[in-house]
Amino acid sequence: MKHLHTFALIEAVARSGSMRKAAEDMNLTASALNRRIRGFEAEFGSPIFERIPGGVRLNPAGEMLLHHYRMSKSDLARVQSHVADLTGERRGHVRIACSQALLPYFLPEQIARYRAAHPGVTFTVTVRDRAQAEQELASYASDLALVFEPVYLVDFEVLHLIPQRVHAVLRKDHPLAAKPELRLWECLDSPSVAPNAKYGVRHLLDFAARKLGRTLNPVLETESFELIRHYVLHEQAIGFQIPIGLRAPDDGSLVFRPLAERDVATGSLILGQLRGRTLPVASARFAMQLAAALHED
Amino acid sequence: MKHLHTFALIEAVARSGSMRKAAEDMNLTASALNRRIRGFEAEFGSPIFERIPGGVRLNPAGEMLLHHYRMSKSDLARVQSHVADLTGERRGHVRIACSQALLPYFLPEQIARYRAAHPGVTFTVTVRDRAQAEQELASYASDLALVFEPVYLVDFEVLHLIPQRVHAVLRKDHPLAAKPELRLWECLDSPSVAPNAKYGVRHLLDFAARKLGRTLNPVLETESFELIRHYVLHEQAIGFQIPIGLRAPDDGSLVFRPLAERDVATGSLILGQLRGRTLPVASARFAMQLAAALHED
DNA sequence: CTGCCCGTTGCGAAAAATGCACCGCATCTG
DNA sequence: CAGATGCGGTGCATTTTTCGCAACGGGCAG
Repeated sequence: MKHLHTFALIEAVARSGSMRKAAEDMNLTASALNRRIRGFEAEFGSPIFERIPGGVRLNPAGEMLLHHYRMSKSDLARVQSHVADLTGERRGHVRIACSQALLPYFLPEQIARYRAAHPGVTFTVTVRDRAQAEQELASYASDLALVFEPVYLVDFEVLHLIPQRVHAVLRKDHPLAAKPELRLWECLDSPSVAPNAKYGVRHLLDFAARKLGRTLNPVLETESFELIRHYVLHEQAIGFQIPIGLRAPDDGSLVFRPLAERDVATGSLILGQLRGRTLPVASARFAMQLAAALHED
Repeated sequence: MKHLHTFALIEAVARSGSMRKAAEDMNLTASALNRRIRGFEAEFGSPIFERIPGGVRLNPAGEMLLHHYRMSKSDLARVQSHVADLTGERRGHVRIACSQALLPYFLPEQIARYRAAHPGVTFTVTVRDRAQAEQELASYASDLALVFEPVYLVDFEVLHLIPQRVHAVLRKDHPLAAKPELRLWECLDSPSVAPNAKYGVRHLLDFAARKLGRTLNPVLETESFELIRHYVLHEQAIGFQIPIGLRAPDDGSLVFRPLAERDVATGSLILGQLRGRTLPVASARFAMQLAAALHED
């Protein structure tokens, strides 16, 4: 939308902290950009950037204005999506922030399914830890978030919730693989491979271990869930993940065992949006599909 | 704000139902306006006007778009007002829709008081009956509504409420003027002067009369509360109003007597806004002042 | 100091918006 | 029935706005 272009420029300047850099990003000369900003400030009645040596920075007025812009833009997108919906074919774009656990199986299947029914809809998937995911929503950068054990629930509206128990990921010849359910203390005695503290699985494990007066000392700590799954094939160690991101390989080389519920609390995988926001049609429908799919699992 | 000018044009076209008329209103030629509309429709991806013989009319897409514009514009005004507030002196504009009863004494006093403290704030007062007042809020044409006995309470958020009993307005030599409180049946036997059915006072009276199996048959039915007050000076009749719009004249020519509570239900004078909306600073502060003043009465 | 990068400004060129005249069409009118 | 009227829409010259280029002054690091 052309009439919001000045705001888009403002956002670019705010992001890069420099008019010249922003001008380059937006395919403009610095002089033109500068004049647009100054012109807007004059019209708006107050500066929105504070000029600091080495660049510019948003002042409080600018922060509020930028928030207005994001809200306004997102609402316009909603209207457009709604209109496209009632003119017949469904088009639109769905932006979703999610945990890594959804990447290998769940999300690709769901997106493919939705696109099979509505080829006009496109997707953006951003991988974020649970704290970042909520900020994505708050800044209108994503429509939906699908995260395990969100942190701050302010401004976060739960659309659907399913419980997920923490599972151990083991090589099939691991001594503990024989048991149908593992106790936490058993795991603490073996070498472990765990995600870092930003992730919900780790948070639940740390919390549970502290209750036992023990700590989790992983031999490998990483941000990559994929690395965890592959590493346990090479060393006799225990990985930890949630079942939605796990599927037994054909060769049976890996097995998954739940941790006893009385040791480690069951976590929640939560589908949510920004509180009070009305989503574009495509996003709302996709959220409904996700909720239904989660319900089946 | 310049970037919303196209929307303002769209609104003008929607209002007048004709591009040529709207062009005149907005100081443009019809051709320029036409191109802006068509250009916007192309960019938006869908027509927003339906072309009918003799002019144009908004289609559903246009309705939604216009609603977005009004919301967006009002939110920008809120941001601007907020910024002006934090830069020091308070400026802004308060738009209020109210019942006639507030016009003679209450509102002018309150506005003057507020302006004495904040000379930078200006006001628009629109007189609306109780149904129209809520539509004013819904279309973002007013920030606040102060009405007696609102009709539909959806999307209407009550900020403050005070009870108001219906009062009879009598000339001092009226036979009923001697009594401290009047019964409804006494009034029905005298000639009466009443507002029409759009007003809350009349609604309460009609409802009460029906309970008695009687009807109110006013000799003069009008939209003007002022006319009612002045007419009873000329004919020995009973007028009906609420006390906030009444003040005994110095010469004692008029007296006001409440109707018995067991005959006519006590109505509510309600200060409200559009549900969920965050008002500009000036409007929010003025609403607080109004609420406090109502509380004292 | 020198070089560098920053925001900012003057000025001519390019682009966008506007005004004017006019078209085709439907409706109203005598 | 024909002419007049008022509507949305379009081609073209003109005006207004915006942009790109070059240059200026000011902080800052080496």
